[in-house]
Amino acid sequence: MNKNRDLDLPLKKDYIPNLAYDSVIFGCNGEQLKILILEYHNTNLFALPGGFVKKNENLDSAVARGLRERTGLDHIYLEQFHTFGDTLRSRPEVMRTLLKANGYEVPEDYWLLQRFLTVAYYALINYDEVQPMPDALSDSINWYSIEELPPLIMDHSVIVKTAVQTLKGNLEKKLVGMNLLPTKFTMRELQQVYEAVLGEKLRRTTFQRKILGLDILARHEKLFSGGAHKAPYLYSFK
Amino acid sequence: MNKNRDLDLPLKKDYIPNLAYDSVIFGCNGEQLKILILEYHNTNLFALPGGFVKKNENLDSAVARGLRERTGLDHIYLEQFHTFGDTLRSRPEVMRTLLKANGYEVPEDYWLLQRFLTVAYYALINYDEVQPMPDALSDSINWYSIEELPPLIMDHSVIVKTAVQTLKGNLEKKLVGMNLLPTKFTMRELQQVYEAVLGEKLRRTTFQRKILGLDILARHEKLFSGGAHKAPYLYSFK
DNA sequence: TGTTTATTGTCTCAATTTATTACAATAATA
DNA sequence: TATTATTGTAATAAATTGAGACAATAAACA
Repeated sequence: MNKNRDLDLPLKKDYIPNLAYDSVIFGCNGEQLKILILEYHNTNLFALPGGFVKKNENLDSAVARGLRERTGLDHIYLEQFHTFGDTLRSRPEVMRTLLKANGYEVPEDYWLLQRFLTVAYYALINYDEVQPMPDALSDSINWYSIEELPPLIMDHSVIVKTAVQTLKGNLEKKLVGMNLLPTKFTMRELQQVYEAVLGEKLRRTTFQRKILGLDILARHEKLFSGGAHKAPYLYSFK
Repeated sequence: MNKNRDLDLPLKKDYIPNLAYDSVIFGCNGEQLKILILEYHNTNLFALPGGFVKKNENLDSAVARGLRERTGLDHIYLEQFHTFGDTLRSRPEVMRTLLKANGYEVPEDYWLLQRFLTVAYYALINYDEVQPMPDALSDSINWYSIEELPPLIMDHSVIVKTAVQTLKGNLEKKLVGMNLLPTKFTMRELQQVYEAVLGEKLRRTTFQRKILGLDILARHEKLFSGGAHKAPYLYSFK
C-alpha cells in the first residue's frame, strides 16, 4: 500500500492520548439547516470533521485550528456542548478500515485504534461564504440537510442530534441565530434561520416585533433585490 | 515520608491519562445553595471532589462511582456541563504540594503531575440525607454556601461558577429542583430551593400556580409541623 | 403612465399568560 | 373562643403574544 503517505498521519507523541474533538458545523441555505460531513476515501464512510488536541494546546484552540483547516475561516462562533465518553463509542475496526482504505497498515496497538473520548463542539458559519476543504483521510466535504444525513460512523449521529437540540435551546437564550448569516441581513432571512433551526414556521409580524423589541439589531439601508415589491431593510447585530 | 501509603494512590496503568472529572455536588439547607468541598490533609487547600476514568469504564460511570464513594448515595441526579481544557489550568506544583503533605514523594515525570483536562458534572442531592466522606488525600468534606466558598485550587472556582449558571438555566427547563429535596416536600420547601438557586425571592401565589400548572406533582397527605397555622400538603414528583 | 403583484413595516384588537391583591380555611396557642 | 401565622385558591389588573388588517412600495406589465 501507499507507505509514503505515513507522514500525513498524526503522530502519537504530539497529541493527548485517548482524547478527540468533533465539530458539528452548521450553515443555513435559507430553507434548511445543514451541516458539513466528510466522506472518507474509498470507504463510503461518513463522519463529522474532528481532530486531536496537541500536548501543549488549549482544547478550544485545537477545535478552532481544525475549523480553520476545514473552512478557511477565523473567528467562528464556536461552542462546546458535550463530551462523549462511553467505552462502546470507540470502534477500532472502523478506524482500521478507513486507514486501510487510505493505504495505511497499522499495528494492533496503534494509538488511533485505542479508546477515544470526544469533546463535541458546534460551530455557526455563513453557508454562502465558505469553501470547505476535506482533510487528509477524506476526499470530500459537503453540506447535508440535518433531515437527510447519510449514515455516520460510530456515535456521530447521536452527536449531531445533541448538537441540534443544544442549538435549538440556545437560539433564543443566547441569540446565536445571526452567526449563521452574513453581517447584514434582512428580517426575512433571520426568520428563515429561526424556522430552519426550530423546525417550524413562525408568524412574520410576531417574529419581527419580538426581534426588534430585543433591541439588538441596527437598521441600515434597504436591500433592492429586483423583486416586484417593497424593499426590506438590512439589519446587523448591534 | 510515609512510603507505605503509596498503595492508596491511583496507578497510572489503570486510568485514561491526562483526563479527570470534577463534581459540583449541590445541596440546599432551605436557606442557601451549598456545595461539598474537600480540604486536603495538612495543606489548607480546598478542592472539588473528583477523580479519574478507568481505562475500560464509561465516563458517566466513573463520575457516578466517585459520587457513590463521597456520599454513599446511588442513583443521584447527575449532569455533565463542561469540559475544561486550557493548558494553564493544570498546576503540577499544587498537585505536588498536596501529595507531599500526604507523605508521597513522586518523581518529576509522575503521571498526576502532567497536564489534565477535566470533565465537570453537577450533582443534586438531598442535603439532609447524606453523610459525606473525605477521599484518600483529604481529611474533611464539608458543605459551603456558594456565597462563601473558601479559595479553591486551580480553576475550581470557575468550574463552580459555571455549574451554578448551568443549574440556574436548567432549573425551569429541566425541572431539576426536586432533586435537591426529599421524596415528599411542601410547596414552600420547593420554593425555597428555587429561591436559593435563582438568588432571588419569588412570589408565593405565582410560584404555586405555575408549579401546579405544570402538572408534574402528586399531592399527598398534609404535614402537621406543630406550627400555629394551616398545615401544608406534601407533594412528590410524579 | 397607470395598473398589478408580491412583500414589507406597522398598527389594532383579541386571546392568553402572568402579576398582584384579596380572602377564606385551618392548625396550634393563649 | 379569639388570636396568630400560614396555606390554598379565586378574582382582578397588567403584560405579553397571537392574528388579522392595511397602507407603503419596488418592479413588472399593459
